[in-house]
Amino acid sequence: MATGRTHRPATRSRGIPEATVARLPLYLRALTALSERSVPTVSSEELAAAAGVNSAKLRKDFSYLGSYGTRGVGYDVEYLVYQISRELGLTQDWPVVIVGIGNLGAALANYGGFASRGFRVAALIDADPAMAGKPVAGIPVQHADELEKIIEDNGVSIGVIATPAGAAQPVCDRLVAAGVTSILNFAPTVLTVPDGVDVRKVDLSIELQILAFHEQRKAGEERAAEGTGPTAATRGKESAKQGPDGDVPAVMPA
Amino acid sequence: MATGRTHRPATRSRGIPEATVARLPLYLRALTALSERSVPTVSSEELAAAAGVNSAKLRKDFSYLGSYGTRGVGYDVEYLVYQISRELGLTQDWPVVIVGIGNLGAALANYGGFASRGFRVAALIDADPAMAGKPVAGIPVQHADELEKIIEDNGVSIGVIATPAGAAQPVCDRLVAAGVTSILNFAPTVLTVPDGVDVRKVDLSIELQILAFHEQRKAGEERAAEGTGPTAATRGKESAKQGPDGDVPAVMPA
DNA sequence: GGATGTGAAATCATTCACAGCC
DNA sequence: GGCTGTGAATGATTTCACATCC
Repeated sequence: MATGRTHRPATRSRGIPEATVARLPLYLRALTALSERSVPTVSSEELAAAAGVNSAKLRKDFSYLGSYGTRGVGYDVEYLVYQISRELGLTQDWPVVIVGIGNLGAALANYGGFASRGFRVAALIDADPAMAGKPVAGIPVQHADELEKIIEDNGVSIGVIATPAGAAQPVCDRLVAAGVTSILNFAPTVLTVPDGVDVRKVDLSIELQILAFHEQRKAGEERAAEGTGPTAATRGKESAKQGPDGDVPAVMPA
Repeated sequence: MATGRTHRPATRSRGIPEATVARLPLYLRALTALSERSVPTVSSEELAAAAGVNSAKLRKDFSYLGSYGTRGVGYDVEYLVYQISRELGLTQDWPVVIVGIGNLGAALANYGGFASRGFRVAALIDADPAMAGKPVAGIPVQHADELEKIIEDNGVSIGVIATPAGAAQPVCDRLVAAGVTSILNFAPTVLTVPDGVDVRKVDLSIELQILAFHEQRKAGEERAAEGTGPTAATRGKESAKQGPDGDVPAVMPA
C-alpha cells in the first residue's frame, strides 16, 4: 500500500518484504534485551521465542538482510543489533514533531522509549494558544502557527498526529506541505496524502473491535459446544490447529 | 494438520479472513459518518474511497459477509451498519478494564470513541495505592488488589494493559487467570498467553521504526536520483550477502 | 551434532475482469 | 447504463524440509 513508486531498485536486492520490515523492530527489541544481559550469541529458536514468532520465519526474515549467522552456532547478538539498527535507519537520529498535545499527545511526549533510540522529540505543537509555552515532558509547547517554521528549521520528516479527528487532515496537509514525508496518525480518521508520503495509523477502537469479533466467535463456539446449536453448526468440524488464531464458524442467528 | 480442505466453495461459510476482519471497523466508521449525514445508499466506489481502500477489495470483503448490496444501486447504509456491527459483535456492550493509569492509561480512559460504540470502561486499575479512589475520566481508580474481583463481578473479557513493560506480563497473567480472553497491550513487550487468548499490541516505537525504514529508503533513492554520478556500485564487492567490509564499523551499542 | 540459509510448497490476500442483476 | 458479486489470476507471506557449513 502507499508506495506508488514502481521504480526499479537501482542497486538491487534492497527489496525487503514489508512483513519482514514490520518484524525487525521486534527482533531488535529482543536482541537489545539480550545485549544488556551480555549474552554473546543466540539461536534462531531462542530469539524467535523471545520475539514471539517462529524460528523459520525469523531465519527467512534475516536471510533478506544477508547471511549474518554462523551455522551450528547462531547469531552474534551485538552484530545483529547493529545490522538491524542500520537497516531500520536507527543509526541516525530522527527529529519528530507531535501535533496535538491533549491527553494522548502528552502521554506520547512522556513516553520514554521515544527518545531512547533513534528518535528525538523536536517540538510539541498545539492549536490552543493557552497551551503555548507550557512545558510538557520538559518541552515547551509551541503554537500551531509555528508549524511550518519548526519543520523546516529542524529538518523534520516524521510527524505524529494526536489531534481530534476533525483537525487531523488539515494538520496532515500542512505537515506534508512543509516537507514531512512520514506520518503516524493517532486520530480516528483516514488521512489522504500524496504519493511518496507514508502514513501509519494507530487506532484504539479498531483494535478493540477486532478483539470483540474474536471474542464473540469464542463465545459462539462455547455455546455450540454446550449443545444448543439448532442452525448451521453443521459444518463446524473443520479442525483447526492450536494456533492462536483459531478459525471457523461462529453461528449467529439473525 | 488435519483437514486442509479449505477451498470450500460454500456460499456462506463463516470463515472471514483476518485481513477482512481488520478492515470491517474502517468500513463501519465510514458508514456511521454517512448514516449521520442521512445518506441512504452508497456505492462500493464511494465507500471504498471514504475508507481508504480500493473498491474491488471492499466488494470482496463484503462478499464474505453475504450479499448485502443491490446491483446497479449500491449498499443500504443503515442495513450495512447493522450487519457489520453484528458481525463485529458490537450489538452487545463489552465491559473493558484498563490496567495502568499513568499518562497513557489516563489518555485511554478519556478517549471518547471508547465508550461510544460497543465498549464500556468497567474499571480503571493501578498498582499505586496513592491513585486509589482518584477519579480519572470520571471513574475512580481501583487498586490492583481488586483486579480479580472486578473482572469476575463485571464479567470482563477484554483487558487493556497500559503499564510499564516490566509489569505487563504479570498483569497479563492475572487478567487471564481471572477470565480475560482478549488483551490489548500498549506495553512495549511481548506477552505470552495460553491458547484461546487473543493479544493485539499497539506499539509506538515499532510504528516509528517502520516509518524510519521507509524514510531512509526514500532518502537513499533521492540521493541516487539527483546525485547522478557513479555512486556505490563502484566497488567489486557484490551486494547483499556478506555485509561487513565496506562501511560497517565494529559494533556500536548504546 | 547442531543450526543456518533457502528453494519449493502451501497458504493467504489482493486484483482483475466480467457475468448477472437492477 | 450502472454496480454488485465472484471465479480466476496474480502476488505476497508463511511454512516445510533439507542441503550446507561450522
